[in-house]
Amino acid sequence: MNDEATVVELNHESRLQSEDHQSIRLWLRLLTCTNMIEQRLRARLREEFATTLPRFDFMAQLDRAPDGLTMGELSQRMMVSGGNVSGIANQLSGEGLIDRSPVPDNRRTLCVTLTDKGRKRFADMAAAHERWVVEMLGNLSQVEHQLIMTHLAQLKRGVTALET
Amino acid sequence: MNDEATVVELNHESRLQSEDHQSIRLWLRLLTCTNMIEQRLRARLREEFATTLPRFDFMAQLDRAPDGLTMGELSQRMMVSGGNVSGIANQLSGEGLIDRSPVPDNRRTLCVTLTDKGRKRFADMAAAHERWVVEMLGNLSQVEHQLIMTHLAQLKRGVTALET
DNA sequence: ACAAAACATTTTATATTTAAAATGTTAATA
DNA sequence: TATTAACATTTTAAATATAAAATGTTTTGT
Repeated sequence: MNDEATVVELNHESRLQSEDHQSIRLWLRLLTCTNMIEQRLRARLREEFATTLPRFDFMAQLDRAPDGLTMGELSQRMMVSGGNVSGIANQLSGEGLIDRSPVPDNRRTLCVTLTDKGRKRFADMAAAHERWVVEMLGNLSQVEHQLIMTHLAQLKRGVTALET
Repeated sequence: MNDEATVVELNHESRLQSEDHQSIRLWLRLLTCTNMIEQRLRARLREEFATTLPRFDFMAQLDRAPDGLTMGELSQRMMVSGGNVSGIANQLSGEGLIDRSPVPDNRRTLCVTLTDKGRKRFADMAAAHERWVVEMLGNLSQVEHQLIMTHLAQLKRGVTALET
């Protein structure tokens, strides 16, 4: 329902015009960038490894923590609810990619680790994943990378600083 | 399962260490920032307006397009699947917030518009939404805003430029 | 020691999301 | 004009997500 002359930006930012507030613009651009990258990664993971982004993320967190993580730690790091983590853990456990073992000190917690099979499986995916991300972001220079990192760090600080 | 000395960054970036590639770091920081903001907005919309982010986004796209949008246009702009848009449209239509009317030229397409009720409802939410975003991003200076916008624009170009 | 609070996780119910198949419509072309 | 391809949307099935309740464990305060 656009007339021909309209410049169509087919994403979130299309909602905006010049009078709108700068912060909203920034937020929508951030959202657009993230969504674009996320969708490409999701599609590739499905096509080439028949898996999903949440499952990849789950395994990535474990790969970075050789001593394992509790369910709660996984939930926090993945930024999703506890129930969500439980469900994904059930799947991966059923496929023999992770182990869940009790902790001596605290019978409330479970320690989740990658199995050998899981670690091998993840290694393949991680290499491809890194190639894809570099493909998407690699056109930025070292300096630009650093600048954006710094700016996003400050942005993050501002958001984190707010209560609740 | 972290020992005491470990610095715990409770988000996606915790997966990384210094040897990892810069592009991955940038991607994960982007993802973390977006998720943090998204979760806050989602919680606020639920608490104060008993609605969801996708529903807000749907209405926001329509508010910016007084002549209405087709389902496909909504899908593209919201960056979600067609089936998703159908579901949200059913809800909003059931609540009398949008209209779906056939288009004379093309019986395949539907033109979706906000009802008066929908437009009023959205106006309230949009004002609050803008306050929340400014609260989160407003600590950045004008100059920083502009810098990040520019950098993200270039990042976006790089991603868009890829085939598929 | 006991009650109450905090904690870690799972379960439940519901909503969202996606990809892919199905349906119906229009355009292209041979 | 048939036939095929492209298009717009909805439906379906499976996965993912959330909030809130339930369960069991540990800590705290009295």
